[in-house]
Amino acid sequence: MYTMKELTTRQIEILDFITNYEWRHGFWPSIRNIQMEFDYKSTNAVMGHLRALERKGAIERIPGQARTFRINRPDKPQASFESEIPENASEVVEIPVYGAIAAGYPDRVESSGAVGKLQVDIQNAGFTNASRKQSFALEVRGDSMIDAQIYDGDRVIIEPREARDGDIVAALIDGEVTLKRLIQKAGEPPYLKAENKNYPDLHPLNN
Amino acid sequence: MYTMKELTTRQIEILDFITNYEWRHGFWPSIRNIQMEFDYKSTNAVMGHLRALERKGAIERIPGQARTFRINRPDKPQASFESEIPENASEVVEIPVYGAIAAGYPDRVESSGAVGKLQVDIQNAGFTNASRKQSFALEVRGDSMIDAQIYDGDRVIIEPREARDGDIVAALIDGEVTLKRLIQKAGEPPYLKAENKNYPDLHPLNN
DNA sequence: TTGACAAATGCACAACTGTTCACCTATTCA
DNA sequence: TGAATAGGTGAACAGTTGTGCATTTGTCAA
Repeated sequence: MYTMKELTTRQIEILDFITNYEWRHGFWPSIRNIQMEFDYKSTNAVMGHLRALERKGAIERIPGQARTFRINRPDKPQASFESEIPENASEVVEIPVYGAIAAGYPDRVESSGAVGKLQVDIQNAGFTNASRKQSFALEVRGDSMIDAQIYDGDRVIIEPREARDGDIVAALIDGEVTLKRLIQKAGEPPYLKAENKNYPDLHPLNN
Repeated sequence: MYTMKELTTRQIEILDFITNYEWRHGFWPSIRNIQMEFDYKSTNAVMGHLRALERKGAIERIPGQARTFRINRPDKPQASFESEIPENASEVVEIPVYGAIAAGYPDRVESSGAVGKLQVDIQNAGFTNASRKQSFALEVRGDSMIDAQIYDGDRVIIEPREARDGDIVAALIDGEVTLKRLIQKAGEPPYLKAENKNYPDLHPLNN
């Protein structure tokens, strides 16, 4: 339900089509793709709506680059999970509630004419927001992070970006993905610290 | 683990970058994006690899259109679930095993230099294949399809496309998504049939 | 009325981007 | 030895695509 109340009806239609197109095709539409869908005689009709959507924060784009959209959904972000996030987990946060990503469920269905012909938009389903373009869920195995209140079986959100000192990072060690805290002091080689007194720290031997 | 054995090392690297780029940015890379990543002096180096990947079925593209990729992963498709698919469900199939879509898990981690800086590729996770560009999971509520061996709580795969006579379709009725069988005989108005003797058929009043 | 804004037309331009042609170097294999 | 294939360079071309400018229409509120 796109009740983003700042948007006009036409802007919602455009936004719907974009997300729907991306889901159906696997890539974003060009402006002329949108133009054809709405039978516009000018690409500028689309441009106006895209500018409005961008101004209102509904979408983001890379200027000059083709088919590069980004959809901002203020609907159901991690707001409802905030209370569960431990303070000391910066890069990786605990999300016990996130079992909602289990099965995709549509929350918007767009009838397109005849009975039985429906296109269901998955964009708003919880796991889609979580998996794409930002972070993804990962189930924790082992107890090496128990001192950071992250326990076996917990699901964490991994956010891919440059890690800084003190961050909890997903590290690839001996072919397995494990969670460690990154210690990176200036002038010293970085190493990985296990948040469990029974586990040793990991210092890299080679680079 | 891209053990697609027909592919060369370089082709796997290209394929990895493409999927990784799409995941990080939300849209596909242009050929020159790929060129820059591998420090090619010519876009043709990329073209050759893309042609090879396309010839080997690893990717699909729309000729002439920008940033329009499609990745084919022969890794873990619905092969392992085949035995569970009932014969008489055409558009919608039962997938009790598909709880695997519950949490995303990475099966490929690409180290990019420094310790602690990792980019994890989610593309191969089960639910990604299921959710994007083809079908998505939906949990069944109600018992209106029990005569088609689809029960409450089952998860089904919805495949968006034109529905034909006899297909089981996801229908939007009174704001709710329900599963019905579409009956569409030539010369007669189509209607929806519930696969449960206790439920009435639905005939559309208006168009 | 006037101003602001959504919506749309029409046209042209320039950048982005896929693609092609010619040519080169290795390696593998019969 | 010769052919096939993977991998790459260099330059140029053409279609795709985003974008800007000028103009029009309609609605709504001050």
